[in-house]
Amino acid sequence: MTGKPAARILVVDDIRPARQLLIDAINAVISRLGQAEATIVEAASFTEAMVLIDQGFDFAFIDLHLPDGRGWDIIRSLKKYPDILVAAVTVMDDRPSVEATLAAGADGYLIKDAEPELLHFRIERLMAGEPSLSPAIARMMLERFRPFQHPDQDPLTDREREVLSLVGRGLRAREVADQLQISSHTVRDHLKSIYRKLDVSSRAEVAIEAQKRNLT
Amino acid sequence: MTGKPAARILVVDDIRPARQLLIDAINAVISRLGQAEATIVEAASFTEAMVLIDQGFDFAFIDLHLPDGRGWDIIRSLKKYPDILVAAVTVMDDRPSVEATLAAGADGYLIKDAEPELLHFRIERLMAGEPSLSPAIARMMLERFRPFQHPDQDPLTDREREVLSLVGRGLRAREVADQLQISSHTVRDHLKSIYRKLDVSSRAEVAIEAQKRNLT
DNA sequence: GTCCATGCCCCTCAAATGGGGGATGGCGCG
DNA sequence: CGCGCCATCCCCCATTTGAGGGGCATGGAC
Repeated sequence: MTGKPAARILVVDDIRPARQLLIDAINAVISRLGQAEATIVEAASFTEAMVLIDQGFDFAFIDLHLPDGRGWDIIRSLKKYPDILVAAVTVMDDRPSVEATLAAGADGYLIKDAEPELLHFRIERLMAGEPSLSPAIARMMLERFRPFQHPDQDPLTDREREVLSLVGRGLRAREVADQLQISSHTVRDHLKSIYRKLDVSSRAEVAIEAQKRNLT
Repeated sequence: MTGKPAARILVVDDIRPARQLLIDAINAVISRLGQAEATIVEAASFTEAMVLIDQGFDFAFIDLHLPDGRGWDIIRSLKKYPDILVAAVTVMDDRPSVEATLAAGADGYLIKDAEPELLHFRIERLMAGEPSLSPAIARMMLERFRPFQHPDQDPLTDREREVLSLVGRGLRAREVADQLQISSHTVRDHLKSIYRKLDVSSRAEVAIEAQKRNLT
């Protein structure tokens, strides 16, 4: 049965067997979903991929580690078409790689798992139109939403955190003072402690720290 | 077969049928996973839930909209035990609710779907130990990682964006001037334009805007 | 051509800020 | 009981910043 028109799918990986593995997985998912035949286009390098950008793909699976370029640059280029769903496929799970990839607009981040079933599952979710992150990556994302919390090692006092939060919203000393019902001198004293403890020396840097700690 | 020891599960919802629906769904998942019997504890209000916090639960499903309190405060309290997995269960999908819930430490955000299968599925993922977000919520999260991009409607000039980026890193006027090889006066002129266009009036606010735009 | 936005430069002035100092109470801990 | 930490308040001073003013060259839009 043909549920949908044939999908155009781009697969980028410089390692031939890895590429084949991905393609097999995609085909398995397609047959499981009972979709029409899909057109799978392969690219074995960054440059090969970049010339294919404008071919009107519906899905793309991009290996991040390519010898001649960075996978997330491909993702960014592909995502100028908003309707395409793009997933990174990689062994890398370090935070910088993940953040760069998601910033590039990826809809999925698939860890190359030992068990193909897990990969199949994630591919299936993506092709069903859902964002699809491997659990470890999803956990990493969730952390970004949680307020910074290492009370054990956080040198700031409660009051200082309070001040940090307000200054981090863009309030000036006077306004913070009004908000907390204390003197503006005191606010600036707390600020001084914060500067010293966080090793910064300007409002802008404080605002950045506040963001990092999700003290919005 | 008993895969694991009996799990302790907390279910909070003020509407009786909704609670029952959730419990049925959880039971369905448990039997599907072939786990041991689970102990499900119900709470019909915020206050009821709060007295149960320390009972050593393994999972919790919390309705966000309670007459006598906010669900995410329950979540925050529960998450002082790091091993518990907590999901919000709600019809609300507005950004503030989502952000507050994730900031409180939720591991899941389940939209009360019309189709029970979808809810079952999300519950199953959570009980398998994975973060579990309804697709619409996951999409919302992903957006937060993408750089601000409305170049068409972004009033800032290239130069201003450049200045915004550097000031957003915490540099002061003089340092930005050195970096860009222009006068510090000029930097402050650009800053003035930025203030006007973005409707802000301090370094801290500029830093915040820079973060929003991911001009890191 | 005029007009206007942009990028660049300069000046001034009041307010805010960053970096010192010192001082008072309260609170916990050895 | 001191001692340290915290929170609060105060003063001083150099620098930075926010907010005005004015000018000039360029390059595209009209």
